[in-house]
Amino acid sequence: MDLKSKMGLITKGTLEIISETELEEKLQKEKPVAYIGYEPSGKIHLGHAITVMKMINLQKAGFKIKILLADYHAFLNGKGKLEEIKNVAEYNKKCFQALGLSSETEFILGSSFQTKEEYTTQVYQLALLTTLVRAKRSMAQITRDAEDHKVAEVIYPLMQVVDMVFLEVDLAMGGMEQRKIHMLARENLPRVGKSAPVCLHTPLLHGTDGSEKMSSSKGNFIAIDDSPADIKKKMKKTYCPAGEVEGNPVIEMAEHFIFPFNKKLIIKRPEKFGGNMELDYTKLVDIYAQEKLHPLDLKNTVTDYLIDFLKPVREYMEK
RNA sequence: CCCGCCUUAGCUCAAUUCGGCAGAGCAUCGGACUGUAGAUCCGAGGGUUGCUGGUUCAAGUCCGGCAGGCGGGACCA
Repeated sequence: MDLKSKMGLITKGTLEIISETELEEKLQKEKPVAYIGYEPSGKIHLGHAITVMKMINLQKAGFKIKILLADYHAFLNGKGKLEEIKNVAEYNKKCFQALGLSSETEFILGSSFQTKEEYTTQVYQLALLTTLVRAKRSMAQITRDAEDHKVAEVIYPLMQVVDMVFLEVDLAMGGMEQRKIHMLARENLPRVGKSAPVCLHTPLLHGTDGSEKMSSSKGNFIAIDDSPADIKKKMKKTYCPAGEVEGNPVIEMAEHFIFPFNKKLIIKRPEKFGGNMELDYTKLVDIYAQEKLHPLDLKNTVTDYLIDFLKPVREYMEK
């Protein structure tokens, strides 16, 4: 694969890359490393899936993929007992594999290295040059609790920065909520004599309730191993205002989970409402904004595609 | 370590001076209305009142102990 098509594969569907020229340099390396960290979570949902699919593309573009199962981070974020979190991490690993990451993907449990002396020393070094305000600000979209702040909250981003050093990362990936921590890494790693990774951010998927972010704690998600019946039920309840494209979760689902695999979306619609249609993405957005496509027809169609898209995942999980 | 205040539904808070069946708003769920959802209207579920011991016919309410939160004080060679 040449550089240009690699860049195309990586750029598609990402909101920002910091920076593209640095990324091109990294692509010259033999086997550059891309990493993403996930706090183990009771359910892996479509929001996670967007980033996993991006990782698969990076894999195709020649990156070695490291997935951090960030058990200590989840622990520091008040998600429960460490032992329980580790169990969830095992389940999550299977979910990520089910989404299609190749067998070369490396899964690393945070606690397997995050208590080493060299690690801790680096966390302390960063602690010395990071202000409280900056550390807290970087956690604004990540922390579980908006009040009742614990010291854990400011340790979290520092550890994440040191993770990049220990995992020898060339590229750090995440949703846009990771941006501030990533910028902290880019600013501070050079100050302790380490090189900072390229940062790549994907858009956040809105929740089924229309809120800013799909997240397991808010119950506004569709899990990758939900049954077809559950998917239908959840899609029925999903926020979907007519004519509104911006922040519309159903449109976003089509964008991220249908169009990357299908040139055209086939809308099945009763004759009395105008009959079937074939649309590409720009056409869909256009026609929906003009209210020439009813939300229910869109929903029904996207639901069917989604069930189909998640079928292999479901089957893998049942094994 | 000491002192004071606080802890009631998932969340924010009520609960007559002085003990008498624990309520509301938001959220959730369900119906109505829309060819979806939302909004709106109607309805429902939801509680070991932080834990524990006591006083009393009767304790969210009074007394003791413990835990957690908040604020202050003290310590600072």
